Amino acid sequence: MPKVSEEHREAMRQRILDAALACVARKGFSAASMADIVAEAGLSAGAVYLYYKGKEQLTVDVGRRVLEDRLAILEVLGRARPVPPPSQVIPEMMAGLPKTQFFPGIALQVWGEAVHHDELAGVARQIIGDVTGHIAAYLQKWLQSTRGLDPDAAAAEAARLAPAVVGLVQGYIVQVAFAGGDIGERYLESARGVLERL
Amino acid sequence: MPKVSEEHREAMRQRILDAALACVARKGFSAASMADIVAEAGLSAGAVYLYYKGKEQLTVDVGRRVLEDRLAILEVLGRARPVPPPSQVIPEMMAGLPKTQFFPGIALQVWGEAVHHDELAGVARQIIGDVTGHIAAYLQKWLQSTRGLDPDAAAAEAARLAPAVVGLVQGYIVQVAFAGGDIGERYLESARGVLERL
DNA sequence: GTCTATACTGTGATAGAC
DNA sequence: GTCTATCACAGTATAGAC
Repeated sequence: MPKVSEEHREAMRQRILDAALACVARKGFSAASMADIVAEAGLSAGAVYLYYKGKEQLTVDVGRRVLEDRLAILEVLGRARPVPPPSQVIPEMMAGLPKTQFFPGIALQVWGEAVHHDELAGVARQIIGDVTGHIAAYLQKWLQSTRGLDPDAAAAEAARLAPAVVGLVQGYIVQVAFAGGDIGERYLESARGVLERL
Repeated sequence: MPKVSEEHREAMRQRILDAALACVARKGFSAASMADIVAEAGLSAGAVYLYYKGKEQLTVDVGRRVLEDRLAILEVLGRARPVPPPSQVIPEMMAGLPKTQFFPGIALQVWGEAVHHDELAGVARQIIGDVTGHIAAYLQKWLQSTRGLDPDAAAAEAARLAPAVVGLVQGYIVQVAFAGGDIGERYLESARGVLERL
């Protein structure tokens, strides 16, 4: 088994994917041409096709990566003891979002693309489900520790609240993408206001 | 002044815009070709250019219309007396959204397009601001009537809470677009859970 | 004055010759 | 691995039919 070749292959795919991500972030999915990507990657036209079958595959991988990156910030949840309240941990999580590459404009673009792209839509559905599940798990812990609910009751209440909490995060993404700048802090403060009553 | 011509002109623009909306909803902004739109409208290529200067102008108009349609549902707010609580009126408003044409997938696509389209981004910003303002005005009324806050205090609190409430609605749009079906009711119930503590 | 049919021009993705 | 030709198709303009 040709080891070098395999590593090289993976490295090249990464490099191409990075380039594609940058181009899409700058110009959008359809306006980003293979020529742009190729130039950004510092390769020549034909080379790309050795590693990616075509633009379609590249599109899906870019979308998948953007969406999956969102999962990374979920680590914040449930780390600290005692379990911190949602009004602290959720805004913290949102504040961490824009730090990741090219966020949040690109996430909106991926959503838009996914609407008419079945494979991406599947990925989006799955990620949203994952995020909701993680948030629900955190909420359950919090409800148990601060309200003394028994596990079942806490789980039920957590499952009820989780989708809206995720929605709050999605709203943040939308608003930051357009209003930018000062809205970020205003929104976080607003989210705190809503969450601290939970 | 040729009256017929003017009416005709407006009717044709509507017809073309409807066709474009349908095509965009089906295939997305970039995949919807002028040929598609022309066919959907039952016209021939050249005719369109008598009414729309080009695809760019059509794109902007489609986006503007989709986003402006969102304003219509704000009527629910402030209709009833006594002022109903957010946990009732906000979900009611969200439930009304999917009834409007092609919603919500197309809204997501417009957002995605607007990210790299300055004029559309401006429209999006403005609509979000409008919606936030209306929600804040409603919240102020509600806070005054149920908490006996003085107008200034109520206005401040309303302004603080409004962005997150709008975010809740945007989250609904995202989740319904992908998960579809049953998520709608679950989300509304979830939003009620969050809002009823306000 | 409106619309149809069709032709023009640029650009993009891709494949195949170096 | 690169460079360049090909081929399809998009947006647009125009020439004439009703």
